Amino acid sequence: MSNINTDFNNRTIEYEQLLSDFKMLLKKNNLKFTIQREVILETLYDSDEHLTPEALHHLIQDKQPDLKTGIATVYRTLALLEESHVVNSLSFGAQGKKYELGAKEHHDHLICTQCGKITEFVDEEIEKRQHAITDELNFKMSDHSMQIYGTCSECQEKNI
Amino acid sequence: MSNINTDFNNRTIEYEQLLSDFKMLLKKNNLKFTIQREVILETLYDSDEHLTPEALHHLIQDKQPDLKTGIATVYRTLALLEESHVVNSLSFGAQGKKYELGAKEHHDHLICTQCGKITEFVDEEIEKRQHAITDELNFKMSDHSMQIYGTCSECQEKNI
DNA sequence: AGCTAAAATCGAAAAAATTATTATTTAAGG
DNA sequence: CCTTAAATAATAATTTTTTCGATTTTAGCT
Repeated sequence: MSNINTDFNNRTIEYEQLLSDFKMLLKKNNLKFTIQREVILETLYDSDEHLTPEALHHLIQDKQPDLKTGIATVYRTLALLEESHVVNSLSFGAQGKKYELGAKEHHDHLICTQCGKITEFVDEEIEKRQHAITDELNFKMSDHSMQIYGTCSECQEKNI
Repeated sequence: MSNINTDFNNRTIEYEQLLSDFKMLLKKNNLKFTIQREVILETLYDSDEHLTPEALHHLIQDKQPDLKTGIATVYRTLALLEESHVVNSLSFGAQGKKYELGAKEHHDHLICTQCGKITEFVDEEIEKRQHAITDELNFKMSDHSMQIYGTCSECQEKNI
C-alpha cells in the first residue's frame, strides 16, 4: 500500500522529516542514532494515542520482539526526546504521565465522562486567542492541550 | 491580623464556603470529616503553589507536627478530592503530578517546560468559544481544562 | 572493511512513588 | 456514653522510575 504522501520506503514524508530532524539533533549533541531510538520514535509516530512509558514499551516489544528493548531505554529516550521538545508529556486525570509526539497537529478533546467517547476538534478562534495570549506575555508556546469534560448527546438521551 | 474578608476565626469567607461545601460532600457520601482532611484542604487553600503529594505532606507536617499525618492519607484524600472535582491535578516536564484547588476561580495554565513555572490566566473569548462548541454539538459540559506548554520569557533569555 | 573510543544498551538492582493491608483510633448519630 | 462504620497510622507490598556495571554498538577514521 502506498499513497502520494509516502516515499519509496512507504513511510510518510512527515515521518522522514521527523526522523532526519532527530538524527540532526543527535549529531549536534554527539549522541548516537540507535535502532532502539528509531523504533521508539517510529512507534510514537504510528500511535495516535498518548502513551505511558510502559504502554510504549509493550508496543515496541510487539513490533520488534527480537530487539529486546529494555524499559530503561524507553525511559532514557523519552527523557531525551522531551528535553529536545520532540515529545511532550502530559497527564489526564487520575492516569499517570503520558507522552505524545509534539510535532503533530494540535487538537483538542471533548471527553464524554459517561461512555468515554473522545471527539477531537480544532477551533480557529481558540487557537488565535492562545497565540494572542502567549504573544502578549512573551511566552514561546510549544504545545497546548485542552479537554472539555461532560456528557455527549447520545448519553444525554439514554439518561431520559 | 484581620480584614474585611475574614470571619471571627480569621479565615476567609471563601475558605469557609469551601469547607462547608466539602463537609456537605462528605455527608452526602457517608464519609467522615476528619482533622486530617481539614488540614489537607486548608493547606491546599493556603498554598498558591501547585503541590506534589510529597510537598503537601511536608507542608502539613510543618503546620501540624503533632498530628502525624501519613503520606497514604494524603494520597487517599487527594484522590477523593480529585474525584469530587474539588482539586485538579496536572503534570508536565520531568516533574511529577501536581495538585491544586479547583474551587478557586476557574483558570487555565501556562506552563514553562524549562523552569516549571505555572502562570494562571482566564480568557473570556476562549470560555465563550468552548460554550459555543459544546452547544453546537449538543454536548453538556461539566468541566474543562487547558494547558499551554512552552518557554517563559525568563527562560528564553537564559537560552541566549 | 577493520580499528578505536565514546556512547548506548541490557539486565538487574536500587530508589522513589504509590497503593494495599491490618490493627487501632475516631467521628457521627442515636 | 455507646455503637458502628469509616479513617487513620504504620508498615508492607507493589509499581514506577532511575542507576549501575558489563557488554555491545555506533560513528568516524584509516
